[in-house]
Formats: sequence, C-alpha cells, structure tokens
Amino acid sequence: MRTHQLVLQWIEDQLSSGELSLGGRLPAERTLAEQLQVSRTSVREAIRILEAMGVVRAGVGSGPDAGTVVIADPTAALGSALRLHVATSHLPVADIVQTRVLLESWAVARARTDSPALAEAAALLEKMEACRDTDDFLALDVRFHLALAEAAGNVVVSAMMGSLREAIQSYAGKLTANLPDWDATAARLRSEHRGILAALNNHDGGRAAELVAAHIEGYYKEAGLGPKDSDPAQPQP
Amino acid sequence: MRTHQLVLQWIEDQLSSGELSLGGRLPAERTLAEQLQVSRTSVREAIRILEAMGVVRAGVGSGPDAGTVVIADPTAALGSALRLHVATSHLPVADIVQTRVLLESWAVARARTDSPALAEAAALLEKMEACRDTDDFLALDVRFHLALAEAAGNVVVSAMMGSLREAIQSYAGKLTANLPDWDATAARLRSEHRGILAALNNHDGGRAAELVAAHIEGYYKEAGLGPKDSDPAQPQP
DNA sequence: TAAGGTATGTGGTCCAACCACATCAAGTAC
DNA sequence: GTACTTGATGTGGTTGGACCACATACCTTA
Repeated sequence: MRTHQLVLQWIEDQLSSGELSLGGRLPAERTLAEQLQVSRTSVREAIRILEAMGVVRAGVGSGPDAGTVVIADPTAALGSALRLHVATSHLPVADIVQTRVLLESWAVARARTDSPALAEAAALLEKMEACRDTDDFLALDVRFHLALAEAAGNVVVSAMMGSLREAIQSYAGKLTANLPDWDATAARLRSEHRGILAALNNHDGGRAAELVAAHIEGYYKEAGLGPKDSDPAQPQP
Repeated sequence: MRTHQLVLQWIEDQLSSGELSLGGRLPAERTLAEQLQVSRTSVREAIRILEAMGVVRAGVGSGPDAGTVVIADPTAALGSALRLHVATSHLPVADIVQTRVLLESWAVARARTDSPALAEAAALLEKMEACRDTDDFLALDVRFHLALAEAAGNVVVSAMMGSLREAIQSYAGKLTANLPDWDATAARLRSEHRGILAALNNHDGGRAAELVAAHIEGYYKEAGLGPKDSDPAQPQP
C-alpha cells in the first residue's frame, strides 16, 4: 500500500467512526505527518485527493477559515470526474444528457408538493420571467433544474444531477451560441418551465416528468446535439 | 490558481485536444515538471488526483506497464467519492439503494435484447445455479447486475451503477451476515434472476424493471435496511 | 486607549537526494 | 552459439528540509 493511501485510510476511518465530522478540522499537515510517521508530502497527496473528492477544503492563514476542514460537496467530485472522462471521449455527451433526463424525470415524478425546493423553483421562475440577460437567465435555469432535482429528497440523485450539469456546462454553453433566435428559445423555455411547475402543483408527477423530458431533449436537439434514441417509451410485447 | 491545478489544466487540455488519448503515456514526472516550469511535487499532486479520478494509472519500473498511462475507469472515481461521503454520513445508504433501483430499473427497461451484456448475464446466471460458496455467489451476483446495467448501452448509467454498488459493498456484506437462512435467500435470488432474464427475453422490459426493483428492495428489506419509501408508483390526479 | 508592528501557525511550493522496481543490454561462462 | 549473470537506465515512491504567502492574535508603543 502506498503511503498516501495509508493516510487516506486513516482519515476515512476517522470519518466513519465519527471522530471527524462535518465542519471538523484535520490536524495540521505537519502534525498529522508526525502522528502517522510519514512525510508531509504523503499527507498532502492524501489531502489533495480528499479535496478533489469534495470531502475537505484547505485554507491558508489563521482563524476559522484556515486549516483543512471537513465539508460535504459530493457534486464536486462527480462533476470533475465526469468532465475529465468526457475529455477522454470515453463518456459521450449524449449519454450524459440521456442520464440527466432519466434522473430529472424521476425526481419530478416523485417530487413532494410541499417541498421547500419547489417553492424555491417557483421563486426562480419568477426571476426568469423578468430576466433579460442571457447569462443571468442560464444561471437561473441551472438553479431551477437543480431545485427540481432536490424536490424528490434524494441526496444522491441531486448530487448526480448537479454533477452531470457541471460536466457538460461548457458544452451546453457552446450549444447555446448556435441557437438561431435566443429570445424565442428563452420564451419557450419559460413557458415550458411554467407547465412543469403547474403539473407539479396539480399533483401530476407523471405529467411533469414527461414535460421535463421533452423540455431537456428539445433544447439539446434544437441546439444540434446528435440523437441518442432517448425515447422514454418502454417496449411492450 | 494553485500550481497543481495548472498541471491539471494542461493535462485536461491535452486530453480534450486529443493529443493524449486512451492508452497514451504522460511525459515522465521530472520531464513534465521541467516542461511546465513547476516542481515535481506539483506534478505529482496533479497525477494523484487524476489517478483517484480513474483517468490515469501510475506504474513503476520500465516497459509497457510502467509510466503514467491514460485509462478510463469512471467507476473508480464515482465509487470512491460516494464511499467517502457515506463515511461522513452525508449520503444516506437508503438514498444510494433507491438510486440504484432507479438506474437499474431504467437500464433493464431499455435493455437491447441482442446486447452482448445480456448474453453475459445469462452465462453468469448459469454459474450461479451451480455455485454453493457464499462469497463466490455474491461476486457473481455483482457481475450479473452490472451486466444488466450495461445492457441499455449507456456508459454513464453503467458507471454510476457500478460506483453505487462499490460504495455500499462493505455495507451490503454486513447485511448479508444478518440473514437468517442464506440458502433459502440464495434460492430466492436465483429464482428472481431467472424471472428477470425471462422477461427480457420475452421483450417485456417493463415487467423486467418491476422485477428488478422488487428484487433489490426485497433483499435490503430482508436484511434489515431502514425503509426509504421507494414505491415506484407515480401519483396520478 | 488606539495604532502599529511582531510572533505564531497555517497551507503552498520548491529542491535535492535516495529508494524500489522493472526492463534492457552488455558481458561472461558454458 | 546459447544461456545466464550483471550492470546501466529510467520509472514512480518517499523523505527531509527550506522558504514563501497569508491571516490571525498578541504585544509594544505613542
């Protein structure tokens, strides 16, 4: 076992046993190195990995924001990993979009009508109505869909949704630039958002799921993404 | 921007531009450090992250297996990340199981009947019929479900399924030890596997999805996992 | 009392050296 | 000529030490 993996194991054990929890601070790098009888380099390599995984955040200086503290950002890890593998051309963008449709459809189908996330989605929709700046609109759009994903109350699904979005963010940006008439598209997106939220308020999760799927697939198809046969219909004998 | 992130960016650019691709080898650490005018330490930190993400594999010595080569193992990254966040108690196991049901149900519902993965699943099922060793049986079971997930032909879904399985592997192992009558459970699992495969061969993906969901949820419930209301039924007005 | 400088502790970076390992090539014994 | 030994080479793995930038807390001084 390589040295940094030993450190990694030690920290993971501390997390599992609860001796280290959210907001907790790791010992200083030099201290930890001495405790585990390894070099500071190895400790740092382990911390780098945890940082990339969204488990800790390293801050210099003194005070409350300094040191290495435990956070919880699963989206960061999944997002970076997906983005890197997209770069290697091993994860087709079409598969990512298809997976996003799958997860988000499921989330809205199971959304709890009284979820605070839905209230947030409604508020975001109001802002989008007034918003005229393209970049601001897209940022609000991201948060809107994220709120939808959170409405089902499944943290894993929310994290995966967020990471998928992050992984193809730059790709989606390029697609948007190809749109012939942004104002018309934005108007359609607003309309579809209203429809989704209306279906949810009407306790019709199934209908909302269909609308979400059409909403996402329609956008990518209009912007020119190659098809991946994402027909949600299931074959029946 | 921290130094190792600069290295990370450089490598990611090489991947995106295609100058580095699957099976390709990175320059030696010392060489790369000199090229980018950074210390070897920073290069190593970047490589560590890529290794944790399942993008590269570092091998010592000489020859074809040596050096840092580009691989493609998205499951590794997602699995480690999920496992770590489970350790921080931020990702409930119930959510992971629920997500697994969601993904695997979708995969079998959209499985292509002529998929090679289905043939592999059938072969694995044959082996499980004869297998009497608990550990071997569980190993085959993992591969069986992985094959099901691959049958839909979506790499992202397959990778996520594999990582979910990996993240809760140790947890599932403990649950198995709690089972009152393993032989009876194993017999039931075999029977359910046959039913799933039969539904698929009958081109009834919807039925197969229902069976898969019941199969997974039934196992965890029997072993004592707390419920997470994973009723797949969608509310209708 | 208020302002400024200093001590302390943190992560960030770099360097130089050494180790373990795996291959390959030259040399050597048969 | 063939087979074995031995060293050279190049890879990542690890270590210790040094210095920097930064942010806070404390202490001195006006």
